Amino acid sequence: MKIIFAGTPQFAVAPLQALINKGCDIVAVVTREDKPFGRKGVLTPPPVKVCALSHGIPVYQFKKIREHVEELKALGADAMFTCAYGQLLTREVLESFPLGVWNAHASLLPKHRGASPVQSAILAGEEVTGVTIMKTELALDAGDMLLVKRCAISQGQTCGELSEKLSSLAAEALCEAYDLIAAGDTNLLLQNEGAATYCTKIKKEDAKVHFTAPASRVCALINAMSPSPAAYASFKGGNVNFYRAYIAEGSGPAGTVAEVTKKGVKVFCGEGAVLITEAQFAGGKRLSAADILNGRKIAAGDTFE
RNA sequence: CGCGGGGUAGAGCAGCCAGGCAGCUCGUCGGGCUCAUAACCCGGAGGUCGCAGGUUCGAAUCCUGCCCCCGCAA
Repeated sequence: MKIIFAGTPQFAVAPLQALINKGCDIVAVVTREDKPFGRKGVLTPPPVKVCALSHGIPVYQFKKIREHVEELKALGADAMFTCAYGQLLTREVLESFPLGVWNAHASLLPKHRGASPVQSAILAGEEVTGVTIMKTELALDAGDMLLVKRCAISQGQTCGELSEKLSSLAAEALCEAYDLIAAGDTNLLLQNEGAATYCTKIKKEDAKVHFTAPASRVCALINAMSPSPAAYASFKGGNVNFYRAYIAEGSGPAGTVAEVTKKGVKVFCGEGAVLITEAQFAGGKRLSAADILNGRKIAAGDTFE
């Protein structure tokens, strides 16, 4: 079975690598265009492109994939596998492959359909999430499901860490899916439309911490936004980014620092408190709780807004 | 030339504005106390103050150029 792999960010690299290692016949990789990145605006290729090129696989970077249907068809693939590709597909694209288009989505569908499923699952306070392989339909992440792999979300686990885990799960899942599809053994399960939830792309503004919210919510926000775009709060005229938090005991005025120890910075919330264990000040590097304590960056009684 | 913060002992920082002995917390090493400890007490080691030049009797500090790191914005 010949396939095309479409994906863009780091999350899609492990899946691509796994399919390559498995010996799948990948005739082409489709990914987004290089984008300027960082302070200097250096044009940077997507991680998937780098991986594909290092294995000598032809790479296509369509500005709009729907305008390149003929090129896709000409590649002669039986199916297309997508994983965090970043563009919506049209009917013409879906109909370009005899065995269809299959997507790996980082949630337990029908929950958390959309652009930021991993963040969304942590934000929602889920204890379990996973990866779903589904046949792509025109509606967003609504296709019938081929297989699911689950994974627990632990206390204090950040989006970055969870993404890594889900990325390797997606790799396993796509490999299994490859075999099933090649064998024509595709028993699909319909999604329960009534239970569907959606998430949108995350903006920096969404990552602002409001300590007046309950501790569980503050904690989920901090971990969900870590490492990017990073939850933040205003502090002494500047902003501070937070990268990891746990629920803590205690109550007091929301936004006020209860204590600073080598274990973390304890901040009161609207309800309960959170223990923040990693933070970064504007212009500085990311610091552990012990370093924050040593440098006396934050003291008991300080307030965040 | 998008805006801004920063580079001082292994780590995190203060000192710079207003030039005059290199300082704080942690770690580390040695000793002591303790049933015991991430606790406490005593002592020690560890610095081209990012690089280069300039001003000065004297520069971490003031001036000029360069390198590197980071936050925001894209």
